[in-house]
Amino acid sequence: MTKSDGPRVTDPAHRDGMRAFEVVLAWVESRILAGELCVGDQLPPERELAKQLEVSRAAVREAVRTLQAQGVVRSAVGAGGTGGTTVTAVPAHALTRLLRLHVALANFAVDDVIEARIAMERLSIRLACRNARASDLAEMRRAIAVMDDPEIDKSRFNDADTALHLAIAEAAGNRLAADFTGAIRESIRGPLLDAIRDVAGWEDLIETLRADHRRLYAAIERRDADAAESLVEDHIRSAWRQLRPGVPAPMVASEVRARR
Amino acid sequence: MTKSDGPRVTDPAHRDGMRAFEVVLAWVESRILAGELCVGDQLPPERELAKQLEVSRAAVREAVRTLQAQGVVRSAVGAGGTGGTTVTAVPAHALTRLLRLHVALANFAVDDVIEARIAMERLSIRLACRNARASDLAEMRRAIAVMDDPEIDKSRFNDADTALHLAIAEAAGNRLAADFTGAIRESIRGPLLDAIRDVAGWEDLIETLRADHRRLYAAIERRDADAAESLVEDHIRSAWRQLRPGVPAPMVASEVRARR
DNA sequence: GTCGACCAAGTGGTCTGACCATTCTCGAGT
DNA sequence: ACTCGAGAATGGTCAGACCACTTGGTCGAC
Repeated sequence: MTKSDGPRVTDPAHRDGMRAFEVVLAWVESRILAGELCVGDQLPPERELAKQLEVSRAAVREAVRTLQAQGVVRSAVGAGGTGGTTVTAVPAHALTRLLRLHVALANFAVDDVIEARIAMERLSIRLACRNARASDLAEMRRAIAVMDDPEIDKSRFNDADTALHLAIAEAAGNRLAADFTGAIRESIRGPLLDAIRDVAGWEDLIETLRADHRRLYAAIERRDADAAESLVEDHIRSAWRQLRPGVPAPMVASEVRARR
Repeated sequence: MTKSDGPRVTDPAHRDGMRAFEVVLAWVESRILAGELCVGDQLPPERELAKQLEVSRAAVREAVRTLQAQGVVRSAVGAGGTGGTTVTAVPAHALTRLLRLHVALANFAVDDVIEARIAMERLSIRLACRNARASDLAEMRRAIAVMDDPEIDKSRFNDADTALHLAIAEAAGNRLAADFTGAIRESIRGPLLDAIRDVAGWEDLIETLRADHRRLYAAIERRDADAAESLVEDHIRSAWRQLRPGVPAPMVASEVRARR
């Protein structure tokens, strides 16, 4: 073992136990928290950032991947303004992937996710009653019309159902609520489709859902937030109960707060 | 949005326009979604996975970083059972980082976050009324006792406040609601501390908060879900209104903002 | 002068091969 | 039977090279 006499001092100074990619991560995040990096700004080129922070380019890339997974940056090849790594703000995709994986890992129980979904959609629909504009209402009608197709298959019905609930969330004007609603919906898409495929009495269920949606839309159109809030909770809860007959939806099933 | 986001025509054909690290990502995620990879399982060693998927080890590492950012895996050096990359399920940290960064980027307006927080904590406290055990109640009392210290400073008071709300969320028994509540709370920690520092009439405010917390705890202890739900909404809303006197904090304040 | 083809530069994307640091395993020596 | 050290396995890091893509300019043909 000829311990070749390389200088190789390894300069452990600034990295207080931090891994190399964490140094880069800290650099970027501190600038974002401080407001020095805003949406639309560009990060330095990877080679330059590596030199500046005294880490390898691979470490920079690992940090960029982390930020990308959080929906904070976007990378594009090429020279000029379009190329490079830019700060963005697209948390919806990141949230969706995160929730979906953790639902699949059974870390989040589907019933718990449903409860959170109800809480979030009650907020969304209340806000939608206040804020929905004509174009938002049109979007909801479009989704409802798709579901009214008598020939529609289960998968397309579910997609249109998602589109309706998403349109409501968008109409609310609360980005966090909307993104979270979308992420929740996508995260349980697999289990939901499984349940729909196996459910007995699909024809009855689909008619119930159509009626629910019509009532939901009517409440929003007449800006009746209390009714809409109550309707959306009952809608989600009863649909899920029918889809999972073995699991009698927990929590406040007893209370029938029929406020109108 | 071009449809060919990652061209790669010249390589060994298997990757259908996918970047190398995406191949690894897809390999892992599909196995998780299929239930073949569960919490506690180990990924193959990086070198082996790279050979198996015909990508470089660097590509494998970038994918692992992505999964790590989502709280899906954990890496440890060393040989034997403890070393290697294991599937975990720690979404709280990932959720927190994600929310905090996007709040800092002004992608999620603080007022919107507060609304989502109210919706989530109403759910949590309702569940806590049903599920809280003696140890959970003790944890809440502990946080309240810390806040009762007449000498307490603002920062420590805020931390204890967070601990109380977190204890409630934990007592609910809904992991998603608890993790999301914690992430929300952490994401607005900075703005909150700023507001607390600048607020006029801190002595009055802190007494109001203490009284709120006592009422909150009493409602949980007597399992009065309806009262608790109402109290927690009023508590959060009134506190935030006092901290941001300029913003009347109605249901929604999410207006389109043109940044730069 | 105008337009198109081409080339140079700069960017992220990928690969190779090496070495380092940490941790476990197991066998030699006591 | 016990202890300790060498080796192996693993993630962490690095340097350097090349590829693919995009932009922006230059230069020639018309």
